[in-house]
Amino acid sequence: MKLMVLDGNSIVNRAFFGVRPLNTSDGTPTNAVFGFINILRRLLAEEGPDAVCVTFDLPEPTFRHLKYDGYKATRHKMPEELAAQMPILKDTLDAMNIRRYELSGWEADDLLGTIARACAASGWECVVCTGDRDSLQLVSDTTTVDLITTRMGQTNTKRVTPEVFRSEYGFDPIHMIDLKALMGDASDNIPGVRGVGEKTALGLIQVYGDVKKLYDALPEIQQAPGVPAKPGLIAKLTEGRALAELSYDLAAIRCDAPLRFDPEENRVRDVDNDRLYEIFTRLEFRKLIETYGLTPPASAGPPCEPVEFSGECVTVEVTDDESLADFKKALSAGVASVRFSAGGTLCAVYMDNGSPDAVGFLLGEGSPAFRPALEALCAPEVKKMGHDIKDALRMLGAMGLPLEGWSFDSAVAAYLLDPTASQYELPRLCEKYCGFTPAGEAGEGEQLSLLDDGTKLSARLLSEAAAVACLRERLEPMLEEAGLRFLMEEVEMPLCPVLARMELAGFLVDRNALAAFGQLLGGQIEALSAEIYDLAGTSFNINSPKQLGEILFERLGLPAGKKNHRGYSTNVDVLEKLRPLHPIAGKILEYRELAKLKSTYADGLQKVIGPDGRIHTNFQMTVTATGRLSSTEPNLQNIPIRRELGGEIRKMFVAPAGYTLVDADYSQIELRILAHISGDKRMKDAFLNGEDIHRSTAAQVLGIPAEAVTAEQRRHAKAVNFGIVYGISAFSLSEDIGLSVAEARSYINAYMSAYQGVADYMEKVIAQARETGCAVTLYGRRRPLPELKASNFTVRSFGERVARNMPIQGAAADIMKIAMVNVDRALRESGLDARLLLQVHDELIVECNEADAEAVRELLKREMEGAATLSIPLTVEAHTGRNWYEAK
DNA sequence: AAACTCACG
DNA sequence: ACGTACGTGAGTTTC
Repeated sequence: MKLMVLDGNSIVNRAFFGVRPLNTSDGTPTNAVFGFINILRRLLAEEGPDAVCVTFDLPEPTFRHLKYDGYKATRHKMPEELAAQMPILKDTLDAMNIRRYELSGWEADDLLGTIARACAASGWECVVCTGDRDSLQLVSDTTTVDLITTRMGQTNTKRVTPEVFRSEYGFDPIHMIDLKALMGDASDNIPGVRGVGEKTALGLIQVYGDVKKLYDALPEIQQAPGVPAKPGLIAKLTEGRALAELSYDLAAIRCDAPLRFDPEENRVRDVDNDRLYEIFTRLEFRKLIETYGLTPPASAGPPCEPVEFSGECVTVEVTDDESLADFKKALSAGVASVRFSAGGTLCAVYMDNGSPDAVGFLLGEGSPAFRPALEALCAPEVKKMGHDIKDALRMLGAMGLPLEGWSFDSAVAAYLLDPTASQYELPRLCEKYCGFTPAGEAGEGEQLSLLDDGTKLSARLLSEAAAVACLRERLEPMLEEAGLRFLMEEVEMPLCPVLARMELAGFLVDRNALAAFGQLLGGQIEALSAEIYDLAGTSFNINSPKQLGEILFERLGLPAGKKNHRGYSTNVDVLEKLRPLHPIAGKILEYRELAKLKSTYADGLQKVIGPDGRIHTNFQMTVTATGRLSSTEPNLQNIPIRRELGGEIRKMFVAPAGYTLVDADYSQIELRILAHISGDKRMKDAFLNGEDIHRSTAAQVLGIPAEAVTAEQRRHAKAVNFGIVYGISAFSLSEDIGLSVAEARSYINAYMSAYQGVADYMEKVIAQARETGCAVTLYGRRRPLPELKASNFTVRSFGERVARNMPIQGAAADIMKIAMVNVDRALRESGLDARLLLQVHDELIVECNEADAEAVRELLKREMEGAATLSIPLTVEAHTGRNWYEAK
């Protein structure tokens, strides 16, 4: 039988500092509770115990260790946001039927020890889960410790058994106490012996076994200085004897707390559905409700009142001339909320503006009135709204219907209000902003395609359409309030049809060339594999970092660089360093390059070529935190270019016969934006004079003439310019350009004094974000930054880097979106045989008739450069070519 | 499902 | 002293 006991305070601390800030809509912090539950779930899954419980410290002052009153005096107070979550966590554990143990005057540690001993006495195995290494002293034949570590939000556990402990420390777990007695522990105010740190203490315990034996042996050591005998050590030990003995008592976990403990009383039980459902609902842990399969309490009604729109509004099925006429009449009277079923075979239109009674219309593909009804709906003068309308527009566009007249999208609106939310599903938004759940959410196995099985489906679509109208009423004032009206009305909404057309157009690819390239790569990969096996002396899976690590660092004995928590890192940086040491490194790098090209691009792209021979990507408008687009299925925003072989892939993105591609990209748009918003005179001058910005930076920072800048100096300056935009640190810069951290630091300092305006701006922008809680672009796009208020250094630093970067990356995204809307409009008005195909953040690709190439090139340059008027010019380079590689 | 690696701006 | 650059998506292996 196995009992698992959690060190509640230690784990909740890990959870609090390890999980990014989370809040319910009313502002209650919840990250610690969320993190705790996830760690608990993981531990339960990993250990599969028969019983489980949790210990806590009580907030009252502790009475033990009065003999040393400095004890815990300096331990930091619990942050307020964490303290607020403690009662919630305890309620949650109660609702999960997990017992809590807390005892006035006793530390959680001591309770753990007491429980572990009680288990041993009852013949139970005990697993202690904690983030605190102190508890390792409890490890024994019957007790193991699962040590929890959190790194950058990732939680990991390490199982410590007596064997593991001995191999790591070189002595038995119980001597952890002796170790701490010598080295002390600042966080627990255990003094230890002055002048003895971790290294010395480890050595002493390994040699002498424990504190007592060490002091017994001290006279002899004095005679014949033994193993770890640094000058002065003996004196330090002699002086520190009293403190060492006191520290020993402080470090020892007590196992005799007055606690009646019977493992049987802690058997794992089912959770209390009703209580846990109520708590998780309050905390807005929807995912967890699902994970635990919780259902609303049977007695009470559901928390939000569902609205049965099929019952509350008149529903008209548009099936004949008469109902069609009613539909058309209604369309002219107000704004239509439109919702399509997944296949586009059923469309619900809800109208409530301007008429006393709401009306719902249902258009089904089966009816002859379907097409005329859609045509009426799509007339540009009919005002429409929806949710995620770009996808609907793509469908309508495919049917040859016009895409104008859409003035609101609830997903886009919610994204503008908070681009860091994880999802924008309509029912969730409706709950969040309108306080009710639309009726009839799709259940398991629900048929979504046909009108006749459809009362449920149509009722759902209609209530969702109504939800959109409701959301519009709530969200538009919020957009106005937040200064997002311009972006909503002039940028995002007009962009929807542009993206729909781009997705619909697709990019022509040379399927045969792609297949041939894949074959070629396949042959080379096989040859390389053979060479690698030969060099390794065995065959193995080269794609497995685990196996590869074993080969490189154990079998071949190469020096392991960085580690990741699963073992050795085998990424490019590591392999590059091994290159001069062993020929296998270069071969593996080459293998990786080819394998990536083949699987992701050569093979991957072939799979998504449409029947028309073209690849239709999906642009996501509500994904990135900065306002950029993203591209999926496939991602056409990461097609190779940086390496020679990768460029081959771009040659297979082509124009059809008689057509050509025009590729236009902004040069240095992010640095230009930085120059503009910081107002830095020198940086602006560089752009106004049309200088090479990286060369100019090197000259400014090094104080030399631009002509004297060497290639390497320019390369360094370029890395620094990138770093500035990302929120630089000396460490990362040194990694990037292979300088020492000190050199990198002085480079950054020199940069900041050369560009004083940039330095000032960076400070100001963080202060402002801290005050308002958001980073903001020139156009008002915002990103909430609760991280800036975090007490955790890493989290807060991250927030500061984002505060520097988001206004730059976000403004570039804003400008590009404006340009796209303008380019699309200009192309259509010009009557040229040309269409936008792709956007890659600072680059647009247009396919056009060969005859129009020059006109399109000029149009792109004009519209993109004119998309924003900054205090310095935006410049665009545009080229033409038969394929993407040539045109770039 | 999460981790690792690597493609792009 | 902390841990180390911003933003993405996809394929493969491992748990």
